[in-house]
Amino acid sequence: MPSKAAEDYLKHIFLLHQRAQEDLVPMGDLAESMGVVPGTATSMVKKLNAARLVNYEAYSGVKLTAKGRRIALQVLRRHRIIETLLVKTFGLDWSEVHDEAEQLEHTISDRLLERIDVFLGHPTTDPHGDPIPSAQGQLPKSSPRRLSDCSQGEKVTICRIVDQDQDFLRFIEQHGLKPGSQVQIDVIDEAGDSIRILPERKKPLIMGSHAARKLLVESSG
Amino acid sequence: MPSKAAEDYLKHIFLLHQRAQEDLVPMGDLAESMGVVPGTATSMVKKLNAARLVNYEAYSGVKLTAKGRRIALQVLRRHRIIETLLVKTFGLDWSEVHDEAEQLEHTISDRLLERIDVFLGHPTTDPHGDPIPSAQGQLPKSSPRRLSDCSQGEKVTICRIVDQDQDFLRFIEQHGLKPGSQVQIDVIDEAGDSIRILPERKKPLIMGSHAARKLLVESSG
DNA sequence: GAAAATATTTTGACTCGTCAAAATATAGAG
DNA sequence: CTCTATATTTTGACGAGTCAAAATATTTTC
Repeated sequence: MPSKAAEDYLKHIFLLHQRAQEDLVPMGDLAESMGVVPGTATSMVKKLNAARLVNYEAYSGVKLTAKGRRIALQVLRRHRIIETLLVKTFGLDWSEVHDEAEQLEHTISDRLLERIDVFLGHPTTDPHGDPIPSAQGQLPKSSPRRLSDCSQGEKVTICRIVDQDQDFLRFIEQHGLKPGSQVQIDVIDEAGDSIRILPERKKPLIMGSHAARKLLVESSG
Repeated sequence: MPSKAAEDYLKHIFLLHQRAQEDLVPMGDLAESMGVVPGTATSMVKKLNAARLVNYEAYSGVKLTAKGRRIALQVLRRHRIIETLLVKTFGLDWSEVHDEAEQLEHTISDRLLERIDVFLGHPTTDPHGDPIPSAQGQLPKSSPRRLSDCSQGEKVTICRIVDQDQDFLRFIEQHGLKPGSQVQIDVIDEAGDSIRILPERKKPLIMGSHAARKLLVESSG
């Protein structure tokens, strides 16, 4: 039974690995993601390594073992089901549920979680569009692209926001964007490092390419 | 901001005080209720005392300050609203939600709690029949008696089960009893220290007077 | 009212997760 | 290939909450 903190490290390692496509997650990235000082990450990872939840190579990085991955996916499942509950059932705003879910994901029992899952009708994605792993730890596959990789004129559907930063979420939301929103790529300004998009029935907006990397999209129709 | 543990101590002090009707709660009772060794309770209570959440007299006991009481009632509110949610909305059994709520009561934000309260339609009692303090910390008054204090032949309605012990709750439930159940006092056996009651449409059951003290009732009709 | 039983507090130690800062390893620039 | 910059690990410390066991206070019993 890993502690809450251990669960959290496993989850962060999983997500960083997924985002970066690198085999090993560097300690620095993990520490930053966890909001701790690097030394703290090292000492925790050494414990996880001793518990055979990760494979850790000093000075190169860390990756999950099969067992660690299983736990990470369970935590992710909790997190995303809880977020769905908070938004769908209790009407909280999808841009503000992350921190709450972060806490609850380590508190709710398996028994209750499955009841909530039933109550929600076995949702497959959370309010950010992120896929919910199954109870058996299967992660539905999808192949979205970054908004920043799209070409001018393309019409796409936003499917995920790959960032939990409050300010960014608020920015996105204030422009009426959410998973499912259709947008057209209006102008790509290479020199200005920005992209202009046209949401349906909303004002056009311009964002930097760095921000555009955080929006995952699929071709619409 | 008291820690989770501190909140828990305050809640236990409140409940013990309420049940025992004594001015001061003895350290031993508190330690037992919290499931810790007596020395642990002492050291925690000293911290609470320093934070002016309790008044602590060495070797005699502890009681809540106004501030401590306010927090205790908030925690109790959380606890009971959460229990109500788990039973009413997610269909968990009312005899098994206590431990889960015990965890969640320290995890859920005020914001979410109020949303849940609205979702549930501002309930005034939890599934055990315990009153839910208002958001302002007002505890609805009621004047129930103990089942053990009733007289033979009386017809009463169970309104509260004053005990969170798993086995006792299961025992009660297996006989089809819950808050709202009507029962008639069949036989009071002074010598045998037991009481025999007749639930509606159920088999009669016999319980010791000690158990009967844990059931609070009101005269029916 | 003294001795025995019980309750409470004190002391010292432990685990967990953390930080600050020193030590060390690796990567990059010239 | 060496020197500097950056990343990582080590070390020593801390606060929270706990326990075990010794010390002390209170209550009960005779």
